[in-house]
Amino acid sequence: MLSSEAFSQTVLNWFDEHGRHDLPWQTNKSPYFTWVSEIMLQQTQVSTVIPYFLHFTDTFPDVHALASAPLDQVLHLWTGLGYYARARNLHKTAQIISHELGGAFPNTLEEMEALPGIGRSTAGAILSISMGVRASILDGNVKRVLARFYAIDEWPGAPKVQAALWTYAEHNTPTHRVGDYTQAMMDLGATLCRRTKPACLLCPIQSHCQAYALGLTHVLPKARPKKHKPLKTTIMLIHFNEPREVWLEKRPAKGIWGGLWSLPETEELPDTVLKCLPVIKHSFSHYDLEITPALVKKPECFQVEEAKGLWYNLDQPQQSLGLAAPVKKLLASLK
DNA sequence: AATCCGGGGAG
DNA sequence: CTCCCAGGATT
Repeated sequence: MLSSEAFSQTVLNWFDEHGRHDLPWQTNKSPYFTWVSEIMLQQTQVSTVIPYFLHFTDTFPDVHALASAPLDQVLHLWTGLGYYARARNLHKTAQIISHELGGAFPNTLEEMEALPGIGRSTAGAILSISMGVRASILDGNVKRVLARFYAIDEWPGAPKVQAALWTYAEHNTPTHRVGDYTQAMMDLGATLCRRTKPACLLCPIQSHCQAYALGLTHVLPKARPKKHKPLKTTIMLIHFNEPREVWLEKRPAKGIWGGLWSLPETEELPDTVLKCLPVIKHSFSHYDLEITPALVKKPECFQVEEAKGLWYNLDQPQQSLGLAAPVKKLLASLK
């Protein structure tokens, strides 16, 4: 069994030689840049995040710029990234930091975790990477590395297992170079200890890896127990005005596509439908959605109230709006 | 078609 | 506590 010191030192040595050192958020490891990148990386792969991160930090170079921006603009820059609650919480937290904390991020785990959208792992990442505070992370990469290293034979998402993994994660976290160690563990999981086809022959801790010793690397970590996925249907109404603009409405702040702009929806086809466009299939982790886009002549099936919506110019959208992914695709296809 | 992912919020 | 929610990418 590797001591915690040997574990972290081995991983750090590997990181110096083979880790990623040129990611856009590594050029300026400020709490702000680190925070924005960690939130974006929560559900999303590095390669997807990079262009969003560059555009986002270019538009909002610091926490004050983000705090004073309209939420619609923040959601606009998030369009396509998914999990829009992340963008809403990012905006909320920016306002707390800008208005209540004098522009400075907190430097303890407790205070950091109290901010909207920042949980234990993200707090640990920001503290260790941008401030050198000894704190641990347990993201998907680290969970996979530890589940294999200790040959944990249960789904890592189960609360009991998760608690054990946190104990291992904290045990191995070093007292020096903690930011590099955080990055190193993420890199190890992302580049070598991949979900499929792990590159065990290149792994610095292979000789102490339980899963490798037992020939279980392809089985661990155990998959989440699967659930039945229902199919839901909806009809999205497309209504043009005279200059050929489309009527959009803002969705409620909570729930699916919260705060984003979308087409009015209905359960049944109204009489005023001119024609239906091909069905759009959209898949979520917990249900499948079939959208029937319907062109309507007159908006008898919904209210055109200026306060609730807006007319969207397909050729030159004048506003910065967040759009639900299938709506964005649909609008583009209407041009 | 199946799998993955951090955190918030409701029960 | 435990469950449920949420979107796109990858395989």
